[in-house]
This record gives sequence, structure tokens and C-alpha cells, in this order.
Amino acid sequence: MFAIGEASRQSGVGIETIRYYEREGIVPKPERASNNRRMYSRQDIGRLRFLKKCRELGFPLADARTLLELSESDGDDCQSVKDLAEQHVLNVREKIKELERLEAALTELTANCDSGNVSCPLLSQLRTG
Amino acid sequence: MFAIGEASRQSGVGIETIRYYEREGIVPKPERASNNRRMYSRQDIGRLRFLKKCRELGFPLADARTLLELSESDGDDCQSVKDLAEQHVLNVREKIKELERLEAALTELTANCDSGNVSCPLLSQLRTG
DNA sequence: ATAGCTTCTGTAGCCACTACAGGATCAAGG
DNA sequence: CCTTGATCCTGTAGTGGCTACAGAAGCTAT
Repeated sequence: MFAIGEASRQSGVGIETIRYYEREGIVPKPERASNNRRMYSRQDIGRLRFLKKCRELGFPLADARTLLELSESDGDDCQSVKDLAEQHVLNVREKIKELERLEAALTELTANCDSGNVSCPLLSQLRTG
Repeated sequence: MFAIGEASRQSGVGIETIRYYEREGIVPKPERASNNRRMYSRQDIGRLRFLKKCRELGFPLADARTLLELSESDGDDCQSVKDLAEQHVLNVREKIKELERLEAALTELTANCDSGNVSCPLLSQLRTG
């Protein structure tokens, strides 16, 4: 059994975030030592690592929670997992498109911006466009 | 002079958001009619439209505020505008890269997910990877 | 005994809104 | 004149996902 700092180090999840996940009911409450300190089992730390990876893949926390539950239920429900992941990938692609649109617009707008300009073309575009 | 609903319609900025911008000091406090209702001039509405366009270009609100100030100061400081915009475009490109990384990872992880699977490969990757 | 590290609880801040609640006022129709 | 419904007002709380304290207690090493 490990203290919260050790669990944080082993899982890569910050201490405050671990307590936050506990408050939110995303991970079960860990055991407490006689001095009231949280004590984490290897399985607890595995859950944190699982959540960490979900978050790194950009899943919303609610999805991460669902995935964790699916992972711990009897027999992996691969279809539900796939549905979640595919919806997420669609969202990611949407965001990419949106950002590429932004990038193109910004690039075009800044192209004519030069330090010597009396009237800034970007500002005038923002004012009138 | 226009009431807040009309200002919202003309600028595309939501009513609650207009009041929020006022609270945050991003736009000056508008005049009030005798019945205490906010009254917006064409210039006020122009400011809101300006902010709206900045936000649509993905500028953080703090940047939008700065751009508005630059826009209203004597002589457009094109260099400052350009610096802001170029930094923003760099951030956008970073985000795009990050999302593309996510997309590739997710696509690979879901590729082997099929509804008939007994053990979900995505889950097992999250558990062990 | 002391110093410094870790942990505890509880609360507030971040960003940029958004959504109420509960009340006042206005414009139009009967 | 009265009602109905739209609009407006202030103030507060919620969103997501943490992050940063404050102030106290306990642990470990010297």
C-alpha cells in the first residue's frame, strides 16, 4: 500500500487531481491508515494510470470514467468502447478542421501586416469585415 | 441608441455575454436610459462586433481586449497586432499537431475493436500500455 | 528539539461564458 | 384599464478539469 504522493508518482496523476477524482466519485475511496492518510493498492494505482491514459487520449473525464467502469465490468463490452472512441475521434477531427480554418484565416490576415504600416490591415479587417 | 437585445442581434454577441464583458471591463459601461436600461450607441455595437470577430478567430478574450484597445488608440500599432496574431497562430498550429497525434493514436487503437471481440483491445491497451 | 517534508480538509481561482431566480418594466391587444 | 408576453434588471451558481492556496497535523531525520 502506498501513500498518495507515491500513487501520484507511479500513476502520473497529480495529488490534487487524485483527491479530485475521489471527490467526484471517479475512483473509489481508498483505504485510510490509522493516521487518516489515504493508502492506495496496486489496483488503485492501476485505475489512476488508466484514467491518465484516457485523458492523454483526449477523452472527456466522463468518458474516462465510463471506460474505467467498462474495463472493470464482466467481459469487456467492446462495442460500447468502440462507440465511445469513434465518437471521440469524430470530435477530434471536427476540432482539427476548425483549427485549420482558423489558421488559414489568421495567416491570410497577418500576411499584409508589416511593421511600417500606417494603418494595420488586420485591425481594419476586424473593424469592418 | 439601442437596447441590449438589439445590440446583441446586431453584434452577434449574446446578451449575457455583453453584460459579462461590461462586468469584466472589456467594453465601457454603456449609457443608461431613465428606466435604468442599458443603451448602446453604434460605436458600442461596433466594439462588440470587433470582439466577436476576435473570438471567432480564436483569440483569447484577453487578447481580444488588447486588440480592441490597440484599435482605438492613436495610430494602429501594427507591430503589436502582428506579434499577438503570430503568437496566436503558433498556438493554433501546436493544437492542431496535438490533435492530429491524438487522432492517429485513437484510429490505431480502435482499428482492432470489433463487436465480436471477447477482450477489447482498446481497453487492454489502456490497462497495460 | 528542530527542520523540512508530506498529508489532511476546505475553499477559491482559472476561462469564457451560460443559465437560472426573482423581480421590474414595456408594448400591444382587447 | 387590464392583461399578456417580451424584454430587461441584479445577483448568483454552474460548466470542465483541474490547480493553488491556507492553515493544521503528522512523519522522518538530524
